[in-house]
Amino acid sequence: MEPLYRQLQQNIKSQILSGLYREGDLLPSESELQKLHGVNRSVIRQALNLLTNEGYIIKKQGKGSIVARPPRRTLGLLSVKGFSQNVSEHKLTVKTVMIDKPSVKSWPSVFFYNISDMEQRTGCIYLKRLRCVGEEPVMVESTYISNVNLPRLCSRPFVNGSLFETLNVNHEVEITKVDQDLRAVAADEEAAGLLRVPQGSSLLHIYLKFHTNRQHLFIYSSLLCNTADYSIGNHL
Amino acid sequence: MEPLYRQLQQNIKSQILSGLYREGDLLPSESELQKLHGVNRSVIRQALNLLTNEGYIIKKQGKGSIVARPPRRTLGLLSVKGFSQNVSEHKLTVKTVMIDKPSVKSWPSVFFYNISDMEQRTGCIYLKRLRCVGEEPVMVESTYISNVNLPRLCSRPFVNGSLFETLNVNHEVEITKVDQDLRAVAADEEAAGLLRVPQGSSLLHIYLKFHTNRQHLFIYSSLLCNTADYSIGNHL
DNA sequence: TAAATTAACTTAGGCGTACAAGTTTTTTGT
DNA sequence: ACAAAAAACTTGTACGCCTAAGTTAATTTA
Repeated sequence: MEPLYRQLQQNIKSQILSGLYREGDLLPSESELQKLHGVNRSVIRQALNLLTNEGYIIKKQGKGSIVARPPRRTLGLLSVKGFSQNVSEHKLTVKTVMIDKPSVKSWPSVFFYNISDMEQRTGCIYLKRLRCVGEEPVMVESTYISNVNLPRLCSRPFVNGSLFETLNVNHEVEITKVDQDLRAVAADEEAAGLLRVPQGSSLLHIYLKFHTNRQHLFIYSSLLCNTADYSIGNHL
Repeated sequence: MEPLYRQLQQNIKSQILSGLYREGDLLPSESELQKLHGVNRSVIRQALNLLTNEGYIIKKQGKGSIVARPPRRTLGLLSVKGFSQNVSEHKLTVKTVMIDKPSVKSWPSVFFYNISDMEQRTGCIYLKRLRCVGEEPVMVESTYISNVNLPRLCSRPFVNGSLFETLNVNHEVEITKVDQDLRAVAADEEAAGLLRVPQGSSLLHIYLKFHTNRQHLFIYSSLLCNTADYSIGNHL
């Protein structure tokens, strides 16, 4: 049995989503809700706090609880295309060096995205690549793929050298959405060696989570980019 | 004077950030904290709830409050929405300091995107802002807007403090597409001063070009981001 | 000595009261 | 009719108490 405050939260949320309360409307006051539902005001306040956290209402001291427009999703940054396709479109001579070939591994104990229980159980396929433009290394890419029904992904070479093309052609996997997370970091010893930059250089660090048409299949990538000569973008 | 529960929240957060409590440690129990601070347990619980929401602790019924590694908060992407709206959706306490108010200027002689002849002739509206989460500066944003039929943009305050909302509401300008360009750079003296980081720190540098429903109206932004505490992403 | 049980600890949920602080409505005075 | 003051409303903060539910430690029993 759900706690009262959660039942109340769902109840009010349903009323908002059904249009009973519209954006700009005031909800009944806390004391009105208390009388209405026959519960203590602390239960009311806890429910309203959750609705505030979710963005459904805005509480204003002295005024009331105002119905807000629920938060919307934002557009993605980098395109869903992988490195190979992006860079080839830019007419650059690109080379990929496989540092760690695809192999089945367990997930790292500390991972940059949350992993579901299902994914924990299946383990992942891991590979690590160094991307170069000409002879200049520009990116280290570590990729983890939920190991869900992907036979021979480890043993066969990639179609046109592209992981995404291989997933698409051989496994009917399609990317539906990508989560992105960007930061700037200082190059540690390993990254500095791979990218041939001084330790401590500024690198662009991108975490990606690709959602696919398969419910439990996600692709995670961590990209460390030397952007001195080649930045990362979505345009030509 | 800050409420007691917020003082307590900051107090415990400082203890975590300073290393007094490390990841995996148990905080003192709620009743211990109550005795320690001489306040009511509901104040304790409210403070701990905030720390839970921020990701600093994990509360476990019957066990205690476990110190977690604070997740890197994302500031919302580089969506077509601007910083104000993105961050407000994520319920972070955001503050914008106008370093250079909007004013008509000529384009810089060296610009990070190609400028059309038409734009060259009209000049641009330039403004520069420092974005803070709480009191922590996280981003310096320089914005250049093609000066095409935007009366009073320089003289009136922004609607809800948001440039994009102002353009939309007052000038019927809509964003149709965004070009993005990312790189990691070392903080120069000016950026280091504004963002309160050591010179040479790694900063995320993002160039944006927003296309609009007006043929000759583009909005260009250069963002310098300190991503130590708040990365840039498109998810919460 | 090990397992089971009990006690003591923890957080979770719910109840209640009181006053502070902000906003709106009503009343009063001119 | 309008402005000022007071009243009544709202949410915010803090206090207090109780039982439920989960975890750990201590005690008892076999």
